[in-house]
Amino acid sequence: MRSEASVLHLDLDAFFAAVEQRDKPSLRGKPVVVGGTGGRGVVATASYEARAYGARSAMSSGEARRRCPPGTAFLGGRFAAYSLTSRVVMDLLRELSPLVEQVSVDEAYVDLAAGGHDLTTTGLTALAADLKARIHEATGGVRGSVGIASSKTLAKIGSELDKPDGLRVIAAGTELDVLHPLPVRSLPGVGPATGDRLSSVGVRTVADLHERSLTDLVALVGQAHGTGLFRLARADDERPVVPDREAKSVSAERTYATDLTDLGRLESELRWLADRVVARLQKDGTAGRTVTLKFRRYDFTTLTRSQTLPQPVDDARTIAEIARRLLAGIDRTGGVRLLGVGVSGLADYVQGDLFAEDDDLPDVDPGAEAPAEGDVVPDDPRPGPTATLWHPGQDVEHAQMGRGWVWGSGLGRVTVRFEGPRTPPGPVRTYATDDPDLSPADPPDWRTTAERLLR
DNA sequence: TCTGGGGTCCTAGGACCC
DNA sequence: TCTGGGGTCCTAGGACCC
Repeated sequence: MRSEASVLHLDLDAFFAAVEQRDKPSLRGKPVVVGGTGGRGVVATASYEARAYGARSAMSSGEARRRCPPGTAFLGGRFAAYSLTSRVVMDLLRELSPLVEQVSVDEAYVDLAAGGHDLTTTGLTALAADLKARIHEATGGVRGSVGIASSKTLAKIGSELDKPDGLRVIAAGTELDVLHPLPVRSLPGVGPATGDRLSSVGVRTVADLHERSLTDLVALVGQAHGTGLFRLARADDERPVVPDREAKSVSAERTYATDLTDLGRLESELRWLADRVVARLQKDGTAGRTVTLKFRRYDFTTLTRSQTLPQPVDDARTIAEIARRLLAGIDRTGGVRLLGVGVSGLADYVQGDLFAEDDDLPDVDPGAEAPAEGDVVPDDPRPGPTATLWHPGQDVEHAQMGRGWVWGSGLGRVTVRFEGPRTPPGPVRTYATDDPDLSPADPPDWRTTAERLLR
């Protein structure tokens, strides 16, 4: 908690619906619901007109349809438009300070202390009012709510208090006056489960929370959450505004209109999901070591299975293959409602190998034992490649070619990692040697494929 | 018409190493 | 031999947020 109110939180009001109403004047003043429109759709954003009828985020679209009157617009969403509008707003925030932390398309924190502003309540109120007006102007009609306080949590709570089109400055020293009357459920991080636990011991407001000991809270909700709540009740929050947070995982998932049972179909869905993950991985120039399969049954029970590889991967074929193997270990009786594929442990390769001398590197052992199908060959001690081998009984071969190391099995697939002894390891990529785009060789020859890849 | 899709962080248990 | 304790990594699941 700072001695001045210098953290700003901005939350755009009913953002997706507001963009739709901006672009389609006929929707202005009318209930608009943006979200999944199919049988298993869910509401992403409801305009305030639709909220008046009880439509809410995360509600099933069917329920929203039942609640809203005829004439309500149900829209699927135009994410490119939202993203463009979001960028306009974020640029305005960066005019206030270099320290802008974007939390989502419609939400951000700004560290005003880094911007040289008048931090009196009068000055901050004027700043916020001006910001809101500029956002409305620059976006062509989208409005936002602003909270300014001495910490992120208080600023976020402040932006909620007067929504929509809100403006609240919580002066330093008055935090507890604002906080204590609020229901605990309004604290960020207190959801249904924590809310129920707190309620079961009579804690309903932040003032109630304030009376509990640290020991009690930790016993109730665990170490991290308990200490977090204890501090929150005292407005104790020192988290800095952090611009440019690196992503820690990338995933894609899909819920099917009807449950899937056919294994071939499931496998082709996994490839489609892996392609989507890889497109984003490659756009960000990153790769990850852990591949996770998410699996939701017909009855909504949800499982995850993951595998961590010795090296980062960013190639769709490899990721889909791992996901397929993970899927094979799951009982699919009754049908599959959702599949997801994710990659985490992004780009955290070991830097220690980077400066190894070539002469220190051991020789490749050409007589290596042939691994079983599906084995992942463990790290070579040199800053070299890792090979995933897909066919049993083949001799392992490996060679240094051009600027990368390649290992391969005699048939089927070749796995390559692009790097030199002093180049950071690139992602592992697996290619089919019988892919006509990659190798005209017949019979399939991984060396030929590898040479083409490394050229 | 029950329950999307993209994330983050935490917990707990087991393996493994020292 | 019955016996630890700490640290790290991995896996699975859950809570929460927008």
